Amino acid sequence: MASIKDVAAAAGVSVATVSRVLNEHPSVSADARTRVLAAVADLGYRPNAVARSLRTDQTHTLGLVISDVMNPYFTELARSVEEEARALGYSVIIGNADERPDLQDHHVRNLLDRRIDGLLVSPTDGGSPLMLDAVRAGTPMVFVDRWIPAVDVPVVRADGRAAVRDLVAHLYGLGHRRLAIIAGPAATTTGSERVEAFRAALAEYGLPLPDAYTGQGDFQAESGRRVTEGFLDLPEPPEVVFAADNLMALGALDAVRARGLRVPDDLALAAFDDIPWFVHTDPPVTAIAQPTGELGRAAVRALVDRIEGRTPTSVTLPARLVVRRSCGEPPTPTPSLSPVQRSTSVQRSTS
Amino acid sequence: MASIKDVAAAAGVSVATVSRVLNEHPSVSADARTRVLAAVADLGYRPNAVARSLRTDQTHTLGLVISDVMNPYFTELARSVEEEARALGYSVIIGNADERPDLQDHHVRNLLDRRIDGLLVSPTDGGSPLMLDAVRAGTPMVFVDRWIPAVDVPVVRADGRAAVRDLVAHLYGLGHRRLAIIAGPAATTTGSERVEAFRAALAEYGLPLPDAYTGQGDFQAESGRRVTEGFLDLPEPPEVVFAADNLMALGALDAVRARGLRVPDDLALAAFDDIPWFVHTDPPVTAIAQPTGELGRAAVRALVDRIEGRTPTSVTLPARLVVRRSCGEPPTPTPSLSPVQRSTSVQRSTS
DNA sequence: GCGAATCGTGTAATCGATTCCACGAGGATC
DNA sequence: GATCCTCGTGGAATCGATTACACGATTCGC
Repeated sequence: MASIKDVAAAAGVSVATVSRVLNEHPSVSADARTRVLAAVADLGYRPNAVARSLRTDQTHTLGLVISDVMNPYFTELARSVEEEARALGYSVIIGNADERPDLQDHHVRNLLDRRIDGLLVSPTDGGSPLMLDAVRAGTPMVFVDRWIPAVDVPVVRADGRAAVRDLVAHLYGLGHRRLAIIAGPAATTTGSERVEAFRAALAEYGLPLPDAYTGQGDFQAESGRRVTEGFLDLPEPPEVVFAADNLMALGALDAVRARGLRVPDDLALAAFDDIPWFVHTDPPVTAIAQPTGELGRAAVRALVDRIEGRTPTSVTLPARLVVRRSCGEPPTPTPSLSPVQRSTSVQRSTS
Repeated sequence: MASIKDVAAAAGVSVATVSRVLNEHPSVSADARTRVLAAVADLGYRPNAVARSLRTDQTHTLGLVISDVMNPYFTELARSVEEEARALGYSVIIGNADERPDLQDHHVRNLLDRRIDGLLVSPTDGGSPLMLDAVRAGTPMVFVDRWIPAVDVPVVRADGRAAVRDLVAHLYGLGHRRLAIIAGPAATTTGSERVEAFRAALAEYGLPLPDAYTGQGDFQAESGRRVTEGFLDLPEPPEVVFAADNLMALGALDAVRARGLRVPDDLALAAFDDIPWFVHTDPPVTAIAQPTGELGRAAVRALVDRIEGRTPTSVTLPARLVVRRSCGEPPTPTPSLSPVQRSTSVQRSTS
């Protein structure tokens, strides 16, 4: 593979001049420039990004460590992150932690070794020494979706509290009183926050959230199945299950179906995180939708701000409830009362 | 960030010795080794992968350029690729082409500039000059899922012909005679192959595949919707639609639902690529399942074989039909005739 | 017409590693 | 006791870029 020396030789100039042409440095004669450009085209020369990075100490690369690529929510997040990064002239290397702290550390270490310019993390746990060291060492970092409390790093996330309140109102309105939740790992902010928001919303209606109705999941489908089976085995099973992410909702659907039961007749279901498939499940699933694309883009902008010396800011965007049929038949909307008039944060799905 | 010089200074040895310790070169005294290791731990030193790559001319990184990350099939592929690569000591940088040749080229160029050790590609088109040049220049490359004919690169893929034949047999058995297909882009091998396999299987039953029943899609949901609407507008619409990938099947489902029609009563549906959500759609979708994880792992092994000087081999694995309810009620299986006895390649879904 | 400013260019240092080569100390061989 | 290995080590070249600095050639001002 041709190097800058070959180009210099072919153009009859020094490597410095070639470098200047490539970096659009002003002081190069038109003559030299055309000769260099010709040589570049001729040899099919492409600058070695590795050498360039070593010299300039920047890789124009962002690391993205997410909890689980197979989760459609994170897939979409990753996609929007890559798009925005590309628009700003950066590449992205994705590390999939699979909800495992050790894997998360593996990827963080790997990315740090590669001298990425900045790190976007959706932490799987409360923060390993490695990650805390990286922050302390001044690695540009931004948390997205989940974060680690007491660490001074900008956070880009959605606030689901209002939407959870809307959800509980919706459930209460349908007559449900025994509501259960499949929570995520308590070590994650999204894991504990969603339970808290749910509990607080229930309290507004004077409803309790007994321990028996708080199942411990891990954001993976299998745990949703397991917890739901536990609920169904209870002497008095809940009437509704609220899954704290879409994969656990899938697991719950599996569990209900495996017993030959029906959603929502035997057990109603709602989920955090909306995905295209929820429109087509049987029944369509009522879910809380995050502005995923916006989150990814805002996170990249915050990180690049930090990298390029500007001051990054945390961003919190609202999530919103999307009502479908998995919690019971919604009242048919009357023409005189459009969804918009009912509530600004509740959207009735058109499906 | 500490460099090898700092470690050398702290340990009172030369950088050469530090490097030897780090690379487990035998000729280092026990004394020097312990001093170096102590200095490394002390400074929290981590070798700079950029500098190492420049010197050794290897990055221990694989590039993976796929057509569409948002497609669950490719997400799973990417995940298995990363897992196997990690097991073999490589990292993976994913480039999402979004079914766009220009984006594909962008990523290939970017990965080449970064001097990745090898490239795994699922080509979006028939092969850009850039890609052909890369092959000619000797870049280790392996095609996965899709490939480019007449290019001498190992291919790892699934052969769906037998499964498509099983599907047509299944459809014919249910009484369907007017079968249509939503094809992928003709420029992709999977786009044209699946149509051909379908046409050939139909021919075995004396059924035609009229042009009006061959819709041109692009592997994205929107095209599935559009094509399906076209089918439904026909004077004599088909009885079944076979979508060449899961996203177009989702689009088809959308289109049917938007008209207030039912699957399979008004229009039956089958898809290439099985995904977990198909179990829970309304109705569950009959699909052809690829051994996705195996494909990803085999592709990585082939590529690493090539990189490390061994001879890589192409791999073709069989796909299999998974019958669900989207094509009509399947005959209830009789105890005396288990799925295994019926056909080795047809699996009756347990859902 | 002479000193100063400007412009284009090349030389060489540098980034952080790996690795070839040379060298000195010590042990084995005769 | 001289010679030859072996072993551990350091010096220095190298990978492919960027960039500070120096230098010669023009051009400008007065």
